[in-house]
Amino acid sequence: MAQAARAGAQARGGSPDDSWGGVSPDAARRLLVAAVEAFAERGFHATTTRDIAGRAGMSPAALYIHYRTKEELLYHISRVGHDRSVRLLSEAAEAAGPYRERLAGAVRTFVRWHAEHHTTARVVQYELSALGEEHYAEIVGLRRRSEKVMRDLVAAGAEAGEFAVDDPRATALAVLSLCIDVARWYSPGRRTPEEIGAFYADLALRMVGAAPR
Amino acid sequence: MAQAARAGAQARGGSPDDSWGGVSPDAARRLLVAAVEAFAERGFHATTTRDIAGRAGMSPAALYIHYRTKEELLYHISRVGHDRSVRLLSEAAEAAGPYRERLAGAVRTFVRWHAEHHTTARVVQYELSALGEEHYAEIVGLRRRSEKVMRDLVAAGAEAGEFAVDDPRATALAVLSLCIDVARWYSPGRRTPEEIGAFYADLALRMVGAAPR
DNA sequence: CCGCACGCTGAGCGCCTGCTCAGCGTGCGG
DNA sequence: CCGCACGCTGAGCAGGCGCTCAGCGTGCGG
Repeated sequence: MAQAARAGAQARGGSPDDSWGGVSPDAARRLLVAAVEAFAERGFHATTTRDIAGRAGMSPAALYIHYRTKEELLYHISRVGHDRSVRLLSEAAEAAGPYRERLAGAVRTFVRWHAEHHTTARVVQYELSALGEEHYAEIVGLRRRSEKVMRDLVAAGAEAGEFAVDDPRATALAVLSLCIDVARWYSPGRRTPEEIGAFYADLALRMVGAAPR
Repeated sequence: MAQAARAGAQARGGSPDDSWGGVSPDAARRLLVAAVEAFAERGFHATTTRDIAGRAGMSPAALYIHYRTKEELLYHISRVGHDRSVRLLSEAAEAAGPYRERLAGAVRTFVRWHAEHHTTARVVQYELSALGEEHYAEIVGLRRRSEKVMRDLVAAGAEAGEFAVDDPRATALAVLSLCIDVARWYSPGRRTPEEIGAFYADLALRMVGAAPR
């Protein structure tokens, strides 16, 4: 199959993703980082525990000292990733200032995170369905929270007369959808996460009818 | 795992997708439809040949009379799906009339297809990386064609003074990204594909700075 | 200097996967 | 009415999967 060549280039070209610095012990962190890379490249079901352990420089059995199952590894990644992205979105949305600035800030931050941590984000956004029943339900809950944050922001801006939208709920979903899809197509080079974030903030303002003219 | 319950509900609630009517013989078509449903629900790697054959009401061995491998089944789906969506997009983009109407028409048609055939679209858009090397390269080519269609349309509208965009290439990518992501979140109910298409056409016009005020 | 606790490995179990093949049934040309 | 051709099945193979476990090495408290 073709993944090896395609994904290998991307992995070595991409960043090692520094967002797992706090995880200890060292071996557990190395396994987590290896799993993020492997899941992002091949997907959860196409990744073997031998592959994860190999990338972390360990034997397959070592994985089970730190995590009970392969699915638990995915759950950890999803959990931490969602926590982080929801928190970034909420903090930006609840900042002081006019709604158009809050929306621009929220989109810029959210998009920048999806570009900078695109390997993690890809796992978080697209491997969700491989989670077990209970873990899936929990993660969907977090996901709904970020939808609510965006929905409330757009609705508040509309009520305040800053935004001109017919359907705040659908508009909010579309803005979020646009941001999330960054994780699917982004790869380093061409433009920086910061630039894409700024560009998307402008697009979001246009979508809610609040673009500076 | 949780897929069975989640996906089962969706499969039986959703449409059986009529876009494969032309495929014959009958058994080959049933297998194709079964594969689309299974891949959309669980993903390519989590789907077994026994599952596909079972859904089509046949024994596992029957699959290999009509298709050489499981991957070839995915290739057929991707090929036909991409052909169809690229053609829909091109025809709408190359219609007569002002660019703003062409863009609106293209987005409406493209989004409607992604919603109506969301099972097929999900496979087409998100299972791509499971293809073999050569098939992957071919499909990526089709994909680039749809990117070019949208890019040319946005650039032409900008040059004609109908659109106000800073970066036509990035704007076109964002519009396409927004449309494609419909396949990820759409499920029947709430709003019809037609309604979502019309709403997204309006969003696209706003994104290129050509919204009616 | 001993011995225990802990992180880790090599070997491997049981299961399930994609895929194969000899043979069976059915329907159609002669 | 025969016989061949073709679509399909039941049984099953080789290999790879997630996961386990007895035992090895190393470093630290006593």
